[in-house]
Amino acid sequence: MTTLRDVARAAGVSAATASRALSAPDSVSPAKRQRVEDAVADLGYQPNRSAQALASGRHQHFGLVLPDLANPSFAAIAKGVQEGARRDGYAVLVADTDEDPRAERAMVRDLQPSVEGLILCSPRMTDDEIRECADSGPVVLVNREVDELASVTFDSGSGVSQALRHLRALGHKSVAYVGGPAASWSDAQRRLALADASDIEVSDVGPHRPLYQGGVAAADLALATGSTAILCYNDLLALGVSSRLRARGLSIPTDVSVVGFDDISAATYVEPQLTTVAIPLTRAGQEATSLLSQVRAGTAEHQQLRLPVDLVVRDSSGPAPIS
Amino acid sequence: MTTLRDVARAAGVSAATASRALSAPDSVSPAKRQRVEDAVADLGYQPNRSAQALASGRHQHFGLVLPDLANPSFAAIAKGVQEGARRDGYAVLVADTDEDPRAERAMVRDLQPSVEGLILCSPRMTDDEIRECADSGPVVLVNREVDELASVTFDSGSGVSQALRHLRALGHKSVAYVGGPAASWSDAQRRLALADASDIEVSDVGPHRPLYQGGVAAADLALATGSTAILCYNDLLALGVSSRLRARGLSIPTDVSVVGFDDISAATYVEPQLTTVAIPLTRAGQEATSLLSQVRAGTAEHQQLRLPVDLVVRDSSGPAPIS
DNA sequence: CCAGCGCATGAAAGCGCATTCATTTGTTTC
DNA sequence: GAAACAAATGAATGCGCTTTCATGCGCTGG
Repeated sequence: MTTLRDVARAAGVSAATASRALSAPDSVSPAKRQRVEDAVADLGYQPNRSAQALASGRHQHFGLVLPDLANPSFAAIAKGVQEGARRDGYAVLVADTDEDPRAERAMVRDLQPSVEGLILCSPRMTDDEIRECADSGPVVLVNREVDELASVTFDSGSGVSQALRHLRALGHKSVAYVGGPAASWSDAQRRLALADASDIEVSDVGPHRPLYQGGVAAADLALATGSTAILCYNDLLALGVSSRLRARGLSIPTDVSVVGFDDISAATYVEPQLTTVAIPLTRAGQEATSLLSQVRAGTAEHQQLRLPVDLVVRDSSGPAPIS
Repeated sequence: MTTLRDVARAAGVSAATASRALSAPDSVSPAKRQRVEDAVADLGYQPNRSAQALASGRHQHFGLVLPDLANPSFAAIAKGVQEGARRDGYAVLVADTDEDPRAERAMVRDLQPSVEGLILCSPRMTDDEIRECADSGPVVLVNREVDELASVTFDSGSGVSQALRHLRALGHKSVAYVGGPAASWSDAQRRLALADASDIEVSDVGPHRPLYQGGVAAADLALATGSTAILCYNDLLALGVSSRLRARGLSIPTDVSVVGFDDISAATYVEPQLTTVAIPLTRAGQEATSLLSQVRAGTAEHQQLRLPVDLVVRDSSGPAPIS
């Protein structure tokens, strides 16, 4: 293993100069800088990250904690984080909690000492737990707001009202809401927005795992409310709902309209294609990394970014049936 | 920040003993071990990973390089790697190459110095490049074989022949193969197996990006071959093919049978549900981490694990149309 | 009863790098 | 032309930990 000393010796300079030539090129004379660069190339020198980290206190690692990598929504966010981090010269440590709040807390604890900052994606922890996490290192939240903490969220309120206005315009007078995980902040946000709805009756079908199977299970409950439209916490649920409804012989959107949230790619694979509130998942991941950099730098301590969302009308929503 | 010295002082022992109490408890007297543990708890001591890594040469990090996190097949593998690594006490650095072989090589180079081992998932690099990577650190391949290197793969041959036998039994005499990325090893494997098929005619529709849109594009080509069945490199392609075919007014499986590979969850979201060769993706991720541990330990230097696959018959395959 | 052994322990030596500090060299100003 | 200053450099220090190495201790066995 070749070390910086080897490089320095080969270049005929001190280790200090070699170090500077690599990390702050402008502070070294062009001639020596060149010699160092040549030596690096010759010897195939690779800096030892651990040593860099120890000496400088920076290891160029971000941590990302999310509930489920196999969930396309989170995968999209992870991809964005990935891209953003790479752009800023960071590597990303990923931890999948499997939707378990306890595992979440543990993983944060594990990860925190070995990263410069943490991105908590849709954390299921309590606000207090999250504040604890934020006390022991820079933290950015995605899809969750806790006061005083930096976060990237989506304008759920607007999403809900866009969806509702759309359904209302189609003549629907009642809508069932198929909720997501009980511990989900964004689910709470959506419920809040739903409570504001005045010109349409809303029935709540309760919390569900944000997965296809959850939707299959929720469909019958939603139908039993007598609503002519079903709004779902996310697309996976909406897909499950649609599927079950069709299996029961109903036609979508003729008998029932279904609207999802997220706009994952599977929303267009299915028949009928899903009307859904599109959420800039990947962008959120990117924004989260920039925010994290800023939080580390001390600027933008508790900036709360709220990204816009847009209803994408496809084939799963249509005029209310004439009753 | 509390250091090991602080702990040692609080416990009334030397730093060496404190270190041993934590990393090799059996080599320390029970009394002192207890004092150290108490001190750790009291002070909320968190070891500095960088320092541990530098001193010991082990940083407890694995690297995972894959083509696309947003692709559910890779996400499933990532999830498995995640689980396996966690079980072994490792954290995972994830890098998404966006299907770009050049980025892949660069990311490997970046990652390698800061991890104890690398898992290369479906690498698009050449064999020689992969061998280079393996020269500079422990490497395990997933979904790719390179001689002498440890790998976890799937029995594509069996998968293809199961699919073919199934189609043959349904009376199909010709099948079109919609291929995956040109640089994909598993695609090559499937082609090899297809070449062996004697009792059914195979037309090759060429390489495609392993995504839904690729399938949409490939559908017309596949249909033009006059085949009554279409076998796809993966489910995403199969989904795209189905969708396009149905849009063109064909009925699946009445007019054409479609079979995929992987068994991602979306395969069951769609109508008709996809017949596909199920591949133990998540398990492969887990196996890869254990293999990596073994490679590091020197045992199982170049073990090549080949996981079994199983045809899952659903609704997208049926009897050949009577012509 | 003492040589000899093993075990628990502490002192100390780095791991490879970044960074501070003092020094030298080259440049500017009056 | 000398004084004052800036830029470039190297020696040395230490980041927090693991790991030899040497020491002292309580044992066992002859």
